[in-house]
Parts: sequence; C-alpha cells; structure tokens
Amino acid sequence: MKIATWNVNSLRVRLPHVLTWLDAEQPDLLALQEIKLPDPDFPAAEFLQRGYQLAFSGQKTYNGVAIVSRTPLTALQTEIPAFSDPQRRVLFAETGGIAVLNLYVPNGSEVGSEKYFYKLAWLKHVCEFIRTLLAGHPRLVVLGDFNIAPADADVHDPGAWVGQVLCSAPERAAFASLLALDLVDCFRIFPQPANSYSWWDYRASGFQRNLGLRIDHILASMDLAAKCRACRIDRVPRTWERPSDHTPVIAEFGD
DNA sequence: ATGGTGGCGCGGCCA
Repeated sequence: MKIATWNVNSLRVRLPHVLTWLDAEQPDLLALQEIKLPDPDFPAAEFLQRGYQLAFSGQKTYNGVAIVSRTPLTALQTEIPAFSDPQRRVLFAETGGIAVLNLYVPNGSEVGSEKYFYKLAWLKHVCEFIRTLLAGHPRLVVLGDFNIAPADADVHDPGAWVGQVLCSAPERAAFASLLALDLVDCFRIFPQPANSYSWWDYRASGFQRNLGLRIDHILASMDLAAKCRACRIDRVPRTWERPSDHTPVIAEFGD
C-alpha cells in the first residue's frame, strides 16, 4: 500500500500537478492539505475518472483537507473532539483495512503570537484525539503538514532557525508527544540523503538553494511501522512550473 | 537586505 501526503497550496491552481503526479506515482492514498476551496467547488470528476474515491473538508480561501483513495473511505470525522474550530484542518477516515488521520497543523505565524498559542493548543487536543484513535485502531497513519521540523537534521540552517516558529522547543515537544503515543516517523526508519526537506519558501530562491525544512510527515502506529518498506520525499513536483511550496512525501507498506 | 514570493481576490491576510 502506497500512501502520500502533499500540501498543494490551492487545489484549484495545482490540480494539473496533482493529476499528473497521481498518474505517474499511482498511490493508493493521497492526503491533501491547503486545498483552499469550499466543498461544492471540489474538482471531483477528475479523481473519480481515475478510479479514486474522495473525502474532503473544505473551506473558502484558507486551509481545507482531502483524502484521495483507491479504497472506499468510511467513518469520516472532520472535528477534533471537544475542540471547537471553524478552520478545516482535520480529516479522519477508515479505508483498506487501516485508519488515516490527515492533518494541516496551524503554521503558528510567529513565536509568542496568538496564532502560535492556537497552534500549541490545537496540537495538545490533536494529541488526545490520536491517543483515543490508537486505542481503537492499531493500524493508524497520521500524516500531513505538521508545520514542525522535528530536529535540527530537518533544517537547512539550524543556527538561523533556533527558537523560530516551526522549530521552537514547545513545537518540537508537541511533536515528540505525538511520537510518545507510539507513533513512528516513517521517514527516519530508513537511511536518507542529507538535507532532505519537504518545504521551501517561495522567496529568495529557497528551492534552488535547497533552503528547506522537513515539516510534512507520515507517522505510523507500531503495527504499521513494522510493515513500512520505504519512505521518501519526491522533489520532482517542486521543480515544475508554478509549484506548491511543498512537495509530496510517500510511504510504502507491505503485507 | 526586517526584504523577498505566491494564493486569494482586489486591500490585506496568510503562509
């Protein structure tokens, strides 16, 4: 089973990229973030034509998440229990014998800002949600744009990023508390090229200079992590014309 | 270089 995550920064703009990439990579499941369109505008036909099924929780202008899957998507949830949030950042589904939680973690803007504290509160509630999900779903994947670089190895210039949003100690502690639920960062199961990143700022030629961060992740429960056969970042879509600032992360699971 | 680019939508917010 081949599973991927991609923050597309507007599905309307990126639809040709997403379809080209699906046709080339043929994943069983793709989790999308920042689709930035309301549910009635979701471009469903192009996915259905390709034999994919859909679930989405959209929002006009900002946020919005979706799951594209070869197998039927059931038991959908779009809310974090006991955490009221109008922002569409969460999509849970069961499919193909596993459970999937697609997350678009708040960016946090700037350490100490209102958005930063919203991010930390959001992560705390999501952590409790995942704890509950794991109790009922031993085969769980949590994936998406976490907006956290877990370690200095995930940062092009750790010195410049010390204490900055996406890298601050409270954010990294929140990420560690997710792993402490017994989730595994699939990317780090395997040896990886140095300077592997999933996001590059549009500004200052960030991609051309590989000034990136690894902030998009695929976390697997212990049962699933034991079946993980590969995990990689696909930089190719970031080289295409008018790209998203993120590129896909892919994990493959065996029997 | 307190800049820079991109999406949304048409001024300013968000990333």
